[in-house]
Amino acid sequence: MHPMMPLDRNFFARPALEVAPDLLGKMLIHHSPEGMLSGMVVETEAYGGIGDPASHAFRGRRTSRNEVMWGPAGHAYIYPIYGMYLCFNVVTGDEGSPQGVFIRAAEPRQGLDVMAKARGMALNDGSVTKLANGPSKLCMAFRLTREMSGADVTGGALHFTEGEDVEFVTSSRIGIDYAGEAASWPWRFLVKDSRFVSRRAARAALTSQSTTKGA
DNA sequence: GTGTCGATAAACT
DNA sequence: GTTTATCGACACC
Repeated sequence: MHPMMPLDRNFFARPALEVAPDLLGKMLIHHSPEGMLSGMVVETEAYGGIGDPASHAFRGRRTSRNEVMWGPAGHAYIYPIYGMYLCFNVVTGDEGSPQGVFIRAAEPRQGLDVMAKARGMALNDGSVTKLANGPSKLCMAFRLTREMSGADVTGGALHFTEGEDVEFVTSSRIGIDYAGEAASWPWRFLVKDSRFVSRRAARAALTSQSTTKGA
């Protein structure tokens, strides 16, 4: 595939546990009204559908909020949380199998000035690592809105492209203590030694194992 | 560097 | 009425 072509639906139409690590090192691109924004994905989590207690679709739950997860892969699932923040996921798996990959952090590459403004931060050497080092920070920096939930991410203004080969580590998922044993499953993936991962992720990664991703 | 805590409202039961 | 796939401020080390 040409490096500038958006990752296609076949890329996303696989189990979330395969797509989540494969998205590490890929470029997230948003041609926003304020200009082109891009960054390299450095932290993801897999949400495995009806058998995953941490998933919104656990035991087949199907609501207006998570409806997009039940549709075809390669669409955005964006929803508000804690009354103030947004979470950005990409639907994976076959249609009717509500899986997804949660995008938790990115290394900003283009449009840093727009991102800093959107985050209410001054742009300097010290702030770049903080622009998108968390799920909701990433949504703010990349100018994602809840109206974009359901959007096709295989060809529109918001999409992914090929990026870099990276080494990654795994650890448990964050913020899902309600999910019991599943909270300890190693379904979070982080680019090894990245300074752009979320703070909580960096800590948990210390106890995880390193894996080399093939080219 | 670490840990605790409150904000805040949509979506859920 | 309760929960929540978070963040930033603050205290403390």
